[in-house]
Amino acid sequence: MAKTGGNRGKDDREARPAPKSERKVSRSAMPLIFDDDDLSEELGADRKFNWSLARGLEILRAFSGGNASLGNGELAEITKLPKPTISRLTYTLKQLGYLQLNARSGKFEPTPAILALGYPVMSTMKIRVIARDYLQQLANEVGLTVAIGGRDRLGMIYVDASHPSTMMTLRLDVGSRVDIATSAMGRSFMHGISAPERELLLGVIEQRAGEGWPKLRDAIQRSFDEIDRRGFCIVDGEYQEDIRGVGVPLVASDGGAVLALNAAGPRFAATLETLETVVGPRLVHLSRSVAPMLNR
Amino acid sequence: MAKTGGNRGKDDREARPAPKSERKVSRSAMPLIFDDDDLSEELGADRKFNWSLARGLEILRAFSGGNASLGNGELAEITKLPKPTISRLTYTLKQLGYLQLNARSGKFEPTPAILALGYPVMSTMKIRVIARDYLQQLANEVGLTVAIGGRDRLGMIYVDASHPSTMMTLRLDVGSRVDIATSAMGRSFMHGISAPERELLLGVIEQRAGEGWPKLRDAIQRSFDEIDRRGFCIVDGEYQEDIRGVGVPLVASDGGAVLALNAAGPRFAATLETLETVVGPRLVHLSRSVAPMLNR
DNA sequence: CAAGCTAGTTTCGCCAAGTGAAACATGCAA
DNA sequence: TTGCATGTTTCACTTGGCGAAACTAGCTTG
Repeated sequence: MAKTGGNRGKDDREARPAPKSERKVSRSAMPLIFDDDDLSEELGADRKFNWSLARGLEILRAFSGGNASLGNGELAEITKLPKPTISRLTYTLKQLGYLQLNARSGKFEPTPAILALGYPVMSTMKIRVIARDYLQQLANEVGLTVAIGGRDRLGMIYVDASHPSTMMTLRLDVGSRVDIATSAMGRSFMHGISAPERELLLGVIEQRAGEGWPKLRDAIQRSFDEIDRRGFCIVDGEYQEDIRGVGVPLVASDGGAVLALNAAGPRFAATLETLETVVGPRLVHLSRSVAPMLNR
Repeated sequence: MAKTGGNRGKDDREARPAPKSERKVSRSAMPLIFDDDDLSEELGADRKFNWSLARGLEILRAFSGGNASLGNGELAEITKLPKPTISRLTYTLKQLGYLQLNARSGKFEPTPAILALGYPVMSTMKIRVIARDYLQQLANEVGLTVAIGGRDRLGMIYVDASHPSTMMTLRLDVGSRVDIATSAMGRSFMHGISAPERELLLGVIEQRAGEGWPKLRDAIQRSFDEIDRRGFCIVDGEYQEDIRGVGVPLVASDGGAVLALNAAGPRFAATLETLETVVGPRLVHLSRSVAPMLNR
């Protein structure tokens, strides 16, 4: 969140930012993609866009940064919003039951009520019911976490995940987020969407990557090629040192939703060869068999 | 959502509601409890409360009503907000990626992005890591869904759930919501909280119950008694015809969070006797062994 | 094909809701 | 006491959000 509200201080009345003349054309076709901490810019002054709502949700998102609890100050820091604003929004969220104030620490924590918001997503995804058993079975057989994910900004969110009974650590569960550019799941997703959408996304990723873009671009391209060739891609240690995984696009045959499957785990859990000869093909098969059932 | 915005139409300038003189004292101690479709009243005109945010979130909640997708009109109906307002808020949520417009039906659907909001809740609940295996084991042994839940308004939200390998139907998963007053889990939760909080809650439940209150009150009281006597309560067919379950309070020993455990399923899945002699005691034991680990 | 109907969006005038700088509390530590 | 860090309240300001009404776009119907 950049967007400094509306410069409503009384003193800086003439220090107001130049009439912001021509605004960038906003691409309205697709849900916004923005790098994680600047909403703004794209929506300059959109008469229809409700900033209060956006800011409030941004506060909830702030807790995804790894901090279990955050005070108003920290939230102000993270979201770049002025303290009074934060204060009022957290108050609102508390009243609504989405945050609770930890008396001990004086900080806010997200509550289970938030999970209720996600329930409709979970429950209406037929894919979860359809594929659940396959996922679990595959997870057990190959000893990796097998998951289905959909896009959220520049990340992939697990909408379902099955862990092998052996794996105790690294449990990325429903709601987990992995980077779209450096994970097998993310790249598989990008392979599955339409070319224009893909270009848009890659554009934003390029911006974010800066320096590292040429290298990243090539790696992504290689993954795309792999998928073209054999249906799946393998990413080893790019998303995270010591993690490797296989990804496969999951595209509804009617062109509706695009999702992605993956199987991933710590390096010791699977050799690259296993991924190539066993896990990859099995995932491709799984994707093929559930895709037709995705149509709403 | 009642609260008609601010009567800002130009025509009814004198039809404005009397200066709303004395407002009910707002009990700020506890997150709001309100019956599902009237936020307002409690917060009359609270300078700190941000209505835009509340309304936007109410829109997301609307999808919990069982409809996988909703148009602006339906949303207006459900939330009792004027159409233009809905239009703008859905637009905002779409831009933020929380809703997507289904081109075919012209209606909105919640997206996986919403799940990302809930992730911090899931990931920071140590209880989930601690208890997961016990839950799964118990679920398998007794052939029922075993879950942990926390309160959301007048419902209990599953923050973790394990299904027996045999059960294919009735999968209430993470994020599921069951009524606080008529479920074993809900009553166990109420038993676990402090007396003043409980009274507050019961007050709201009473209002909602209307006619049926005396009967409901007695049933709740019986459940409380059961818990006093043997640590768990059994509810058979009150929450839903053909569903029976056992509940147990789960209270952090440092008096922090209050949660509840349950084991439930269709009637044919368990006799009342099994619930009493096997499932109940096991749940109580589970609760006792994990409670000390709840402290943050 | 006009007329009606339904669903959603845009316009427009209005003003109170929301805002942020600054001042004020509060709590803790030196 | 003073200083620092955190969070809240005040206050003046105005723009962001509001809703009635008009409008547009798609359907269906007589």
